[in-house]
Amino acid sequence: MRMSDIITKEIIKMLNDSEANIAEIQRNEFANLMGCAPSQINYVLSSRFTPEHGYIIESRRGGGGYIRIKRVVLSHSSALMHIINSIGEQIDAMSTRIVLENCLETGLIDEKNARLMASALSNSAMQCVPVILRDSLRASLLKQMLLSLL
Amino acid sequence: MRMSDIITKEIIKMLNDSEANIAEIQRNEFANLMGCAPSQINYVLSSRFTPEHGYIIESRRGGGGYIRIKRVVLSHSSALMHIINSIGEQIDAMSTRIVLENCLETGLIDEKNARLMASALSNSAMQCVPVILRDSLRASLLKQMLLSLL
DNA sequence: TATAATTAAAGTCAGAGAAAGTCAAAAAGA
DNA sequence: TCTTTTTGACTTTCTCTGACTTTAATTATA
Repeated sequence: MRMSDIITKEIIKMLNDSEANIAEIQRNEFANLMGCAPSQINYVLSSRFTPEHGYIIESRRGGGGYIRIKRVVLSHSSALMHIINSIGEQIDAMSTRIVLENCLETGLIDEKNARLMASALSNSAMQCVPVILRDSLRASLLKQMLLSLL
Repeated sequence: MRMSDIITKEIIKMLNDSEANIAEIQRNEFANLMGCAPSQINYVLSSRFTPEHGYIIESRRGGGGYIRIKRVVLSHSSALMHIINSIGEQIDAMSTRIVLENCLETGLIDEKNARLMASALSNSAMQCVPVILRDSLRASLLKQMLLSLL
């Protein structure tokens, strides 16, 4: 079995053992335990514990630093995933509004969140970005934000 | 736990115990109590009790000297406006994290919103935008989103 | 009393050390 | 071949300390 897979399994075991679906490690110590280079931990995290996979990573450098891996628990998420998957590489302002209204109606987000997201997705917030990039950016932002709700 | 975090907690405890949101210490005595070098107190104050974090520091040297830490309590919207105004034309990912953490600590946003905003402000959500534009975009998005909370 | 010396604080800063992040190149698999 | 994995050298961020500086109060002295 590959090192990456061993590390992945170990992290998932830690997550399963945790009440709160959180695994906290110290990179060097953990790498040592696993018998690999510290940077391989980064590789595993960035290839298998991404937001798309349903994980959130937090970390801190310096003395007493750490890496925290959170597993997102899916609940009303299949509807969200459906919406996320239906968003392509680009989306215009009009369609964005429809998506948000839809999420609002189905109770996936509340009004406050809708307003927050709409403000980030507005053309006025993207004024510094060339027009030609905006629909791609909007799609990316919208998907990332919806993912964070999972 | 890091020494800095222990000291931070102790100061916050003193602030909470105080009616007037003021904690007054004598540096050497306090450092001795905490078991650290006196200059570490300065480090903690300058890294975690800055005006950006919502604190004001006063001090006096010489015999009978002291350090006074005041916690500033602002109304919701004026605190938000203050933060929005403090954000320039550009902001990097690191400073963004501090702003969000600060908003979270002071109860201006909840964890869900913080995650939502963080996901939109992450470099990964901006991958389609040239690196050189990202800090401007981030500043613009952050300000728009905070404005939507007013 | 006015000034000088002493003592008692807090402030500054650079450097060492601890930890995570990045990236390109080599190695291994498919 | 082409993609994924693995590594290690280098970078960045954060923490902690100690030597030195500055300021204020107190005490001694002219």
